[in-house]
Amino acid sequence: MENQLQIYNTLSRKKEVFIPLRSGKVGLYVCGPTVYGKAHLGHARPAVTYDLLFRYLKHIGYKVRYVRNITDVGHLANDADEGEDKIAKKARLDELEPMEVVQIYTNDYHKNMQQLNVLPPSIEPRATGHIIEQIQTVEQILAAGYAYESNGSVYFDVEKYANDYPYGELSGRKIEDLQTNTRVLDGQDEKRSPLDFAIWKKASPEHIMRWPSKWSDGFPGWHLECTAMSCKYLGDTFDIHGGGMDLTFPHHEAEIAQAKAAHGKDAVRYWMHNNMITLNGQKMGKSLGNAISLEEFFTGEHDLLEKAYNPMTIRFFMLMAHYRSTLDFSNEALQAAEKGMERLLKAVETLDKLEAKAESTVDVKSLSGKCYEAMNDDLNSPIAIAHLFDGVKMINSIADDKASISADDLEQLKSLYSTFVFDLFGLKKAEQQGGANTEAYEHAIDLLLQLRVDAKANKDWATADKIRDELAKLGFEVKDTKDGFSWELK
RNA sequence: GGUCUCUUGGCCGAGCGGCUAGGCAGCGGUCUGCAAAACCGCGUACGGCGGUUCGAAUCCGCCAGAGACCUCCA
Repeated sequence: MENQLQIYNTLSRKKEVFIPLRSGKVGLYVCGPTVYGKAHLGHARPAVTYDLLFRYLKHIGYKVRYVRNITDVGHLANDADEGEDKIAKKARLDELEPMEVVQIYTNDYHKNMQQLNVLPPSIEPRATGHIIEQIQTVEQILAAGYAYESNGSVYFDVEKYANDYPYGELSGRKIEDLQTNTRVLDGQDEKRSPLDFAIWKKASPEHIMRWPSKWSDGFPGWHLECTAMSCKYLGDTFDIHGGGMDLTFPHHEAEIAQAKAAHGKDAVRYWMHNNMITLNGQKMGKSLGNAISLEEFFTGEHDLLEKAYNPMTIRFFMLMAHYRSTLDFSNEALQAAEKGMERLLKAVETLDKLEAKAESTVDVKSLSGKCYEAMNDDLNSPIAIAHLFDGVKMINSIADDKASISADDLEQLKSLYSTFVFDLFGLKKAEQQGGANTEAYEHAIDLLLQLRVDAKANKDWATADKIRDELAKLGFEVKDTKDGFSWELK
């Protein structure tokens, strides 16, 4: 019980102490991407958020099964009944086989996630790979009496469900309000109520993604996959379900209803929702046309970007804000994050070179405690980072002989930074090229700078400055240190 | 229209009734042949108006502005 993690549960709207269903084990499900386009900055938010959660849960000793799905069918492009499947639509536009579209963007997503150093989940199920499970779930819901068949499609009976169970708990919605506010869409005559949603949809003749079922040749409803797959891999009741805030209604509300209708009990114990990324104060979203793809961030090829940003900068940028706050994108903010991260990573390097003394004038234990306290408080990474920056001062002061550290404390400090910076926050140092060529050129630069040291010893400032300035022109940053020099290629 | 959330110093962002995070940028200093880096110090912000309280950025009310969801969305 050393680390008592508290998680904000959307269901109760407050922070709750996290106690898993089965001691020592955690079942975590997160809504993954719909693979019909390039991943954008918004996709990185939940990925990084729940990656942090995944890493932290493992760090504090849990065995975690992390399931994050790939949605490759079931989301309609437009209005519920008249629209067509997103994937199918994209396939027609590009004249590709639907699964080809899915594969392209799945590969893309994986690549981006790897660049962001997001760990792969334990299981990454695809909706199309679980049609049978989804059909079974439809059958269960029908058998329980919370769905009805209409013209080859099966609809969830929201009103009947709402009579027996609370509906709208998660999103704070009242069914009466929904009834008066629901927009009337075309072709809803198949439904008994506009609130009802399809759990199996009959495919129109031109619809290319279709599977046989007893009701019709069709495809599963938009919300069903998560219910079917989370329960398949994590059980009828599991610990944590995460996703973007925009999924709270109707997606997660529908999930709750489906699972309860099918199994008679609540599936999820803790609901977590990450907030949105905004651009000029407005949500960044594909449908809003203001999304910047991750690839564009990494290459800098977008009108709004002043430069290319390292994936680690994006990651750090996100960690510097709490996951439940909106995070506003700007070049200025991103560059501030970039510099801050560099300073942090540099301090970690400095830390490796520190020498222990007999006595400590710094309080490592307290620093460590504060970092864990922040993480336990609903994954407050910005607070933890703030404390790590306090530690940066500590490290630099020790390096400057303005403070000292004992061997024990030094070990602890190293372990703290290695744990937080690399294991939990998942940051990586800038890639070193390595190899024989690199080594040779590094020695050449060292040689030049050694000549500069000699020049300095002879007070030959002209030569010394020339070496430094010329190297600077080539992109090298040279710094003098107490006993020599250091350099890096910017 | 309904439901909900937010408004913090030049920028980004913590904060959840007293002890006034942190990063970036800026200013002054130390160090340095000069730089760079680092270190030290500085700037006292909480949309407006009221109220509760000994005390409010933090609680309540009103007003203003922004946003989210209600339709696919991370």
